[in-house]
Amino acid sequence: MLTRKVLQGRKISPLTTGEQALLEGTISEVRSVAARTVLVRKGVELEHSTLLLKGLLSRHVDDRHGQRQFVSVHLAGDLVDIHAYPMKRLDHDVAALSDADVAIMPLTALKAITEANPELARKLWFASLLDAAMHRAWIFRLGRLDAVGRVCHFFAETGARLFAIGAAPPGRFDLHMTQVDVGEACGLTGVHVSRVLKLLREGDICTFKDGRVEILDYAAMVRRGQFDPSYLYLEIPPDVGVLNARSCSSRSGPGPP
Amino acid sequence: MLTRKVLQGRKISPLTTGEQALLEGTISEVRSVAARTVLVRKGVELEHSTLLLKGLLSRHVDDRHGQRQFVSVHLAGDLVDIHAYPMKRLDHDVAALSDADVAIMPLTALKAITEANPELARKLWFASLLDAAMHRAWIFRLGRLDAVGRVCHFFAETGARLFAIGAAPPGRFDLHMTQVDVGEACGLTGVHVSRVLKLLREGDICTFKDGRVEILDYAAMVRRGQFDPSYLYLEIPPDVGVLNARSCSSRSGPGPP
DNA sequence: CGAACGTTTGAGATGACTCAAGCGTTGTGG
DNA sequence: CCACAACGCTTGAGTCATCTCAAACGTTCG
Repeated sequence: MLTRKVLQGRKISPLTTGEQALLEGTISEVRSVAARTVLVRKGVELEHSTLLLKGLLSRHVDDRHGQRQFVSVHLAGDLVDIHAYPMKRLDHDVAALSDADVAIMPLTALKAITEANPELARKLWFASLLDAAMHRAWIFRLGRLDAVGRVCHFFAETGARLFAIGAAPPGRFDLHMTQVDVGEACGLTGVHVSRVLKLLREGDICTFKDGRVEILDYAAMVRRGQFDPSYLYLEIPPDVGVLNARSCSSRSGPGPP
Repeated sequence: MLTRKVLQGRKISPLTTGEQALLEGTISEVRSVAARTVLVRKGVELEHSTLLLKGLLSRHVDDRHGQRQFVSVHLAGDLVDIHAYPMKRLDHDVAALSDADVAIMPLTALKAITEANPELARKLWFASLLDAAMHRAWIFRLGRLDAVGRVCHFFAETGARLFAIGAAPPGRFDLHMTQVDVGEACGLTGVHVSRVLKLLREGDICTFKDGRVEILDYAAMVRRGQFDPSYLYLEIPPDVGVLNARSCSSRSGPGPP
């Protein structure tokens, strides 16, 4: 069932099997894309939305000098650009971070099933609101956390999401990103990400090697990144208690300190 | 007509008068609130959404030390927390920046009219997606612009939105915020905002005094803030040409430079 | 008149950036 | 099969943007 992971693990509105079938019925094509492929370019008119089946996708905006800022990272089960349906054009690019499988859902088909089924429409709306909630968490991350806090917050969020869809145990997950990618998510240079990771390694908080994150001290990571997962609406948030706790000085201040 | 400004000036989906009437019919109460009042507190279960009729509202998250990060600023005509309808709880606070009038829309009434009217539901969804698009612009602002760029981007965005709802001519608008508030929107300290405003003043780009923004050189402001209004889906974007252009060095780099 | 508030300015500290060099792995073509 | 290019990561040295702390000023308001 290709739509199995849609909204999986979230507190509200799991899709019924009927709704999954409806959504799955809109899929016109399943496509495999190679890492670093651009799937959607900003401003181009779209005729379909995308459901990510496998792999890692990013959404990012480019600044005038070609530097990228990620505005989100998508995992299996994410309706990557469901907002293409009401919006028609995206204000950002979508690209594959790893090799990925995506399902194509024509907007006409989406229109048909949502008009016939207000409850499903409400759930898709909900999914897009989860996206907005994550955006707000990213704003907080960039506006109020220092470099170490940003990386902790990003890893904690991503780990919790992977856990929710059953793609990883708590405290360990694959993230096929380079340090430069992490920098583009956290508003940092690749060089500085390297230094941050060194600090996290030496503080026995977490490691990041070959795209694999190992969280050694989840409590410290949560505190350092001021991570409060309530915005993810998870059914079962990963428990702080499952990993050994250890205190860690907190750090934050006005402005990206 | 209390709902007159909802989605006003946007490229897609103006509300029909019938839809305006439907939406207006959900309003159970109009309330005046004083500046600095908190309207909604994070995590509290809600039974209604809010439509802002007059004034300025902020949504913000607090960090552990009580410092605030704005995640958005709302103007007249904004459905401030329409996502309360599918989401039930907010992940942030809502507060009045100025004296304001708000209309209360019970979720039960919203549920009734959206279930009976898929097209209206789609437009409310669209409104929430505009919010998400602004969130992405804020992520870009915080992640990729320096202090001057952030303030320029924030002023340019807010000016364009006020222009869209007919609340201000291009290049001049009231913004009842203090410098500290601007800092909380832009991830800066109040002290540094003061210095940034001095630079903008001395560069003849814009002034900000007693909550009034005067844009002297819109082209410079747009360039400095790398502001591209397409994400706002405005029917008529404020024209760069209406104000005298002047070149201005651009500034951006990886990380919040 | 004094308190509160928002703003301005200065001086010094510091976090993150830039530039640069070097290292290890991987992949590729001669 | 080796050599070399490409890539990602690490580390160092020096710079710069923004922060913190502090003091002072003007307005507003009680």
